[in-house]
Amino acid sequence: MLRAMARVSTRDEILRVAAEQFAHFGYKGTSLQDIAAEVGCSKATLLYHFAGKDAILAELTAPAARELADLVARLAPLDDTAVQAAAIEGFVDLVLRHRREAKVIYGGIPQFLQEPAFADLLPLTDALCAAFAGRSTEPAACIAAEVVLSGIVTVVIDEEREPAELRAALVGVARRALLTRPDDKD
Amino acid sequence: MLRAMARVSTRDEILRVAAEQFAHFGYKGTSLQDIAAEVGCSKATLLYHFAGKDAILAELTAPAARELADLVARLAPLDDTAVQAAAIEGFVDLVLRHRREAKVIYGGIPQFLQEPAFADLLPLTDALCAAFAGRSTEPAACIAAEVVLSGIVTVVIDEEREPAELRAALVGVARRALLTRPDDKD
DNA sequence: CACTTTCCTGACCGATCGGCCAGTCTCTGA
DNA sequence: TCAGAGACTGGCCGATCGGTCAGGAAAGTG
Repeated sequence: MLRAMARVSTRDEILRVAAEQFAHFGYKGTSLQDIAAEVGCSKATLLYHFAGKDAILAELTAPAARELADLVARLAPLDDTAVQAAAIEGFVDLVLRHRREAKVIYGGIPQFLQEPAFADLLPLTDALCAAFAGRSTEPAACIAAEVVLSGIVTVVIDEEREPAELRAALVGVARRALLTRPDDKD
Repeated sequence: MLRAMARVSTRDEILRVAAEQFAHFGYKGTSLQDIAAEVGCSKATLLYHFAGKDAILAELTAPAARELADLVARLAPLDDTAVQAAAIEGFVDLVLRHRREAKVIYGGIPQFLQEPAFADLLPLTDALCAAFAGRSTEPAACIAAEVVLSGIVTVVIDEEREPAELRAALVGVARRALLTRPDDKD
């Protein structure tokens, strides 16, 4: 589709298109032929630049996964009251920065867990979920955290509103949903 | 896996197993062989009972889709203030009744939309989303509704807590998240 | 000019996909 | 007893999957 205009490399184009397709149709639902057709190159070209389909996925999700690990690490030293607000804003920003990748990662977790490349992703989302819950172990708080976490990721992919508005709305709904003390004020 | 014990018919077993697999690995990620192996029958048996893989999916999701249509119809005559609470409780109950099917339907919407069997599903979820938002057209309210809607469906599939506790937690987080007036009290 | 490297491709491979069909069971009613 | 119906299966089909390979076009480099 896109002629190589000497600006964007074919490799980057493959990653961009693959992110779109994976987010839209799922990892299994996207074939190498589909990606190649959209990029405008041969299927063999994909496998020249990448070791395989899973390598595309791995390289695609690496930056977002790294930022997620950074966020979780940054959240760790905070106390139980401050961690929730920091987690919300940090995660919303992270997801807005990597809309497609987030959808791919979160939507495919049950299947990707078996692969060692994504084995370290589950404890990260667990830690983030705990931060959302304010480190509470109450079932209600945990469930609320899971709802917000998955809801944000699922919604953000096909929202075409401007990021600022989207960010404000997401942070708002997350704050409200995770409010365990009814007497807190903004 | 399950010998036909004259109690459950092979046909029902196929539907049950297919629901599990589709919810876990996705529609594309589940092959007829996978389902047949788990059921303990031949792949040809699946195609004896059903016209094709898509027919299994259609029959699988039909009851939940019908109940969703019923819920939306029941919500229609309510006024803007009552519709939100009714939508929350009605949808949580619906999803708890059809955990796997809900995940299959909601998770596969972008891909299923092209098929006519699921074409009438999008307006239903849109209507439900509007009900969640209290029929408000404000972006923040719409986004919050989407987050709650998708979050509930995504979470409920792999939660093994007892339904009563889960229901209370889900209704609670939904109420909080969709609260547009900050001075409302429970 | 020749030589190397980079980028890319068509042709091909084995495996698996969804689906089809002829035929084999078992059970039932006349 | 036997004909028919329902349930089920092995074997096969064409298409598509992810992946391999030998080689060509283009661009430096000496």
